Amino acid sequence: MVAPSVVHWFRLDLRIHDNLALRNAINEAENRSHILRPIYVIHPEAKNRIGGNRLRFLIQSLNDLDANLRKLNSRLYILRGDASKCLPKVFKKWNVKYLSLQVDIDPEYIKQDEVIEKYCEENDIFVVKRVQHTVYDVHSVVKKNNGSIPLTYQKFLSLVKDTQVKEPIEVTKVLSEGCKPVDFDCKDYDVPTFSQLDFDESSLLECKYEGGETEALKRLNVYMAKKQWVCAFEKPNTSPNSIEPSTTVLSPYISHGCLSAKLFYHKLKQVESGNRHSEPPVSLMGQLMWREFYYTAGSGTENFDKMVGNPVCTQIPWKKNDEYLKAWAEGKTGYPFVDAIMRQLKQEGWIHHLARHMVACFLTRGDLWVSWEDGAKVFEDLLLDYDWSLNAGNWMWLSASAFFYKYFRVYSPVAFGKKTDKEGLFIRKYVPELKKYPTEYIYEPWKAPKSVQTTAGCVVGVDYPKRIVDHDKIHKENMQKMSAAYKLNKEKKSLKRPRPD
DNA sequence: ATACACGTTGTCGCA
DNA sequence: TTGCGACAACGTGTA
Repeated sequence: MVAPSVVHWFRLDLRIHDNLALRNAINEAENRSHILRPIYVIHPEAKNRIGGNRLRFLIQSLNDLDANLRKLNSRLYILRGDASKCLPKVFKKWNVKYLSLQVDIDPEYIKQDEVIEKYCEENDIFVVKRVQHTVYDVHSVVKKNNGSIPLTYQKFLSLVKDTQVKEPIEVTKVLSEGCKPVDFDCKDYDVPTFSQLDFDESSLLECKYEGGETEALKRLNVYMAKKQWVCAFEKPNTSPNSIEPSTTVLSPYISHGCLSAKLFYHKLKQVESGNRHSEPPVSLMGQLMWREFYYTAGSGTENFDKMVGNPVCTQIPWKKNDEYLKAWAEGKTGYPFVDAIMRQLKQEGWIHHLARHMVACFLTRGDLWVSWEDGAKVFEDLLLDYDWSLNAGNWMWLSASAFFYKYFRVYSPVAFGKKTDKEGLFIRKYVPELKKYPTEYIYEPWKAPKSVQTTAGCVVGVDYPKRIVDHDKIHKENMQKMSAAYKLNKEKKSLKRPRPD
């Protein structure tokens, strides 16, 4: 008979600190002298399901997690396969009695959880789930709002105003030898290398943001030490096109769970305490609350990542256009600011929030009239900080499909970037073919006389694409389409909910 | 009951 | 240079 085991299943909680579910598993193993197996399941198709930069970030995070677990006399056991199929097998093989995991709300995880929990119930495995990916228990926020999701940020804030946020916990206990299995040193469970995943690492550029808890805490501490900067932080006043990020870039660490949102919350409270500071929605705390807002909305809404069947999403007749979508995704729209942002995204896996506004508006209601769902899929592939709720929620916001309705506020691909980068340095970096353009034409190269284009070594239509649409004209037409869609939507709503007499 | 103010982050033209 | 209103708006809280 194999000795009984306790499993902690890591998913979007790739950290030791403030990981209650992990601590529960450790305590259970210690108290009952069971074997402890912290696991992570990699799908064999991982490299086809997530973009290269994010795969690299994930592998780095797993390696760091393994190293941190080893400091506690444990390790990470990597399993390969489809979780709902491979977990029952290893649970049997390892004689698992106890499973701990974090509550995740991405439907992919929810679906897996149902299968696993059913198996556990039938096989007498005790399951412990902990809310620790968000500051608040988003399900109880919805309950507090009588079962419906808050549709405005202010409403959300009022719902959580009086909720106490528990202090983050530390996990420092070093495990007894008795909790290690005989196959502790088995290489089969090691974090895979890129080649083991059939992934060609040389296709990636230099790594700008290294994954892992260690790096996350380092970055958190660097920014929290700048007290004045934190207290003065106002998101709308940060630049989307600075050469180095004007914001913290903690998002990839929070989305992978390398950094606890709750720890970030308490660190911010500490820094703000006793000082005059900015407030939500624009403050750093406000940014964290936006995440909570979208998590709440995502957890309480059916088909949140789709337009059809999504009760909060205005139905808009977007047009399928793979040519437009491809040009946008590859940074070949002929609008240098848009292209620079999309190329930065592809190369580095992170772009500023306002840059996301610019390109999301451009793809959808602003210029190309392509569905936000198509854009969201591209972001899912390319963003290091991809997060199911935030991605869908922000795309709906920018396409004026939900939460935001002032669709006549259209970002200009020419004017918007100039506010914070007159010289176009950002464009020159990420669209190097335009590097030598005079400042006068850097945002609008098609306006440059032929002789100027030739001198700059980049002829529009030859060395750099002609602009895909005429923004000045098309955005007006699109506004009319938005207006028509809103009108239809309103009519449908009044039909569904007739006034009671 | 109904009206009204207000909301993270637009742009342009005009005074 | 800066400030303001117009431009195709909806959900929510308050009066």
